[in-house]
Amino acid sequence: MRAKKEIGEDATEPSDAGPLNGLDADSRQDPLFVNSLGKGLAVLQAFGSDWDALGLREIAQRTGLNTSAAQRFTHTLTQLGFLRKDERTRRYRLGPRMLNFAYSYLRANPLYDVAIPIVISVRDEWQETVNVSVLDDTDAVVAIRMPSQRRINSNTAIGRRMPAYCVSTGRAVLAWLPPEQRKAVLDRTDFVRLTPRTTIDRATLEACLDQVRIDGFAMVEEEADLGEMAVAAPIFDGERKPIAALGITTSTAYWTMEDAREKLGPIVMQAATAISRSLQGWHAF
Amino acid sequence: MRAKKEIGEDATEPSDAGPLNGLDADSRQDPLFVNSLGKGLAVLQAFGSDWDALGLREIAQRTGLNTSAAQRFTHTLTQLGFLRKDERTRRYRLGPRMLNFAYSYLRANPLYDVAIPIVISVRDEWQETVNVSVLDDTDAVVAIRMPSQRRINSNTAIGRRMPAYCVSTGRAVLAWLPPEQRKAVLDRTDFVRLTPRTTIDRATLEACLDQVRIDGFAMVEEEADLGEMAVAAPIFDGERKPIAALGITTSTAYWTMEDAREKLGPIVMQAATAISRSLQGWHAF
DNA sequence: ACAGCTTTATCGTAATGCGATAGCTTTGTA
DNA sequence: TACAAAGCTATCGCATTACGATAAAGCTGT
Repeated sequence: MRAKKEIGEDATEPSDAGPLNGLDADSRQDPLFVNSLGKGLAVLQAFGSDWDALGLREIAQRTGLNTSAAQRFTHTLTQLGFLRKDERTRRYRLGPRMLNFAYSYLRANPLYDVAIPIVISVRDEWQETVNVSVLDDTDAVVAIRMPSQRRINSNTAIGRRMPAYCVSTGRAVLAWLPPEQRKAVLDRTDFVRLTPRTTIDRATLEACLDQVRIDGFAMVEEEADLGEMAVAAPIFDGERKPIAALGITTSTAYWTMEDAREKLGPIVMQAATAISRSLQGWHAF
Repeated sequence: MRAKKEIGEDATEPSDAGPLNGLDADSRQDPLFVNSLGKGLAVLQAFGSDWDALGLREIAQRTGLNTSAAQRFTHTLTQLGFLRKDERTRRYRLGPRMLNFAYSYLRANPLYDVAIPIVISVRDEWQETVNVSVLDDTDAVVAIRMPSQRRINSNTAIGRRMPAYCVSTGRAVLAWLPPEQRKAVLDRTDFVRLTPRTTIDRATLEACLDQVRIDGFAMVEEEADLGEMAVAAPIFDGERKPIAALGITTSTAYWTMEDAREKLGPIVMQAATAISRSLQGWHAF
C-alpha cells in the first residue's frame, strides 16, 4: 500500500486511485510540496474584500476544504494571530498581523526606501495620485501609493493586483523586458476586456509596447477603470532589469491625453530615473 | 465508521496498528493545531528587514527547522509564489505576493475606506505625517500612513508594530479600553526602555492614560524614537470600542509640546471623531 | 585542484493531519 | 416557547503526509 501512486505504475493496486480528488492540482506529484501549508494559505486567501466576517462553513466552501480541515486551519491561524474570531458570532476575520507581511516585504526591498521621498514630492507638486508598482509575473502589484486629494480611488490600496497589459505601470515594465521574457509573459497572460477601451489584441498591444519604448513612458486611458488615465515610466535595478514603474494616475476630467503626454510624461520619466539611479548595485530577481 | 474505504479496499492490512499512545514527548498539546502551517508561516516571518536574500541554511537557522524541513517549506512557498528564488545564488526573498495579504486586510476593513480621505486632508493641510494604527493585543500596528515631505522616516511603513504603551496611537486606544481590558493588556506588556524618555513604570503610565482620557488625545515625546513627537486620538467602532487611533507624527525640531497640544490636539480629535462617526454599524473584534 | 560548505534529491518510517461522526450551540420559524 | 435546521466543536482510528538522515551534486575560495 505504500506505492504512493507513481503515475500509471500501480498495476498491482486494485484500480482505486481515481477518486482521491486532490483539490490542489499541485499536490499530486511533488514530494517536496507541503500540502498543509498550501491549504492554510488558501484559507487566508479566502478572505476577499467582503466586509463581513466568514463562518467556518463559508471558509470551507471557498477553499474547497471539508469542515474538519477548515476547522483545523482556522484554529491554527487564530492561534498564530493571523485570524481573529468573534466568540459570539463564531465568525472569522483577518487580523492586523496580516500587515506584518507587507512590512517585511517593503522593508526588505530598497525600492521602498528609495522611492518614497520621490513619490511624495511628485505627488505634492502635482497634486495627483502617484504610485509604484512592481511586476509579478503577469500582474502589476501596487507597492507604494500616495493618493491625491481630488481623486481618491479607495478601492486601490497597497497590494492591489492588476493585469500588467492594461495598466500604465505594467506596460512600462513589459516594454523594457527582454523580448523573450516579454513574449513569455504575454503568452501566459489572459487577455480580458475590463472596460470597452481595453486593448485585448496581442498584436496591438505589442505595437503599443514598442511605442512605449520610443516614448520613454507608457500612457493608458480608461483601459482598466473608466474615467481614469495614467502615465508611467520604468524603474530598473542595478542590472538594468525593469522591475517596477512609477505612475501618475489621474482623471480624464482633468487632463487631456495631449497635456498629460507633454507634462506628466517627462515627470514620471525623471522620477523613475532618479529611483533607478539609487538602485545601482541592487539585483532583483 | 470505516469510511475512507472507498479508496482501495485493503482488508489485507494486518491491523497491527502502531501504538500511537503515549510518546507525546514535546509535541504540542493542541490536537487541532496544524504544525506544518505554523512552520511554513515561521519561514515567511524569518525574512526580516535585511536587504540581502536568505540561503536555505540561514532560513533553517532562523526558524529552528532542520535543513530538510526548510527545504520543503521554501519549496512550497516558492511554488505558491510567496517566495522568489534566485536560481544563480540559490537564495530566497519575499515576493510581491506578500502584499496580497495587506490588500485583503485593508479592503475587508471599513476603517481603511473611511479614514483615507480624512488622513489625506489632515496631512495636506498641516504638512505633517499622519497615520492610523490599530491595536493588536499589546501592539499598535500602522495601517495607514501618509508621510509628510519634511519628515520621512522610511523605516516606518504599513505594518510596523510598536509596543502600544510608548506610542501615541497605542496610548490613545489603551486609554479608552474598559478598565479590565486595559489591565489585561498591560499585564501582558513587556515594558522596555526604547529611549531614555520612555515611560516604563506601570503606575506612571496608568496615570498618563487617565490624563489622556481627560484631554481627549494622547501626546508622546521622544518615548519611542528620539527627535519625534506625536499626538493621537482614538477611533471607535459602532459599539464604542476603541479599535484604532489617528495620529500626527512630527519632529521636536518644529513643534513645542505646548503648541502641539494646543493646535494638533484638536485636529486629531476632530479627525478621529469624524472617522468614528462613519464607523457606526461596524462591529470590530 | 582540492577541501569545505551549502543545496538538492532520495527514501524508509511513524507521526501528523485527515475526515467521518456525534454532540452541542445558535438561528430561524411557527 | 418549542421545534427544526444549520453551523460549530470535540473526538478518534487510520493511512497519508511530512519527517529527517543521508548521499549526491554544486558552489566557493585558497
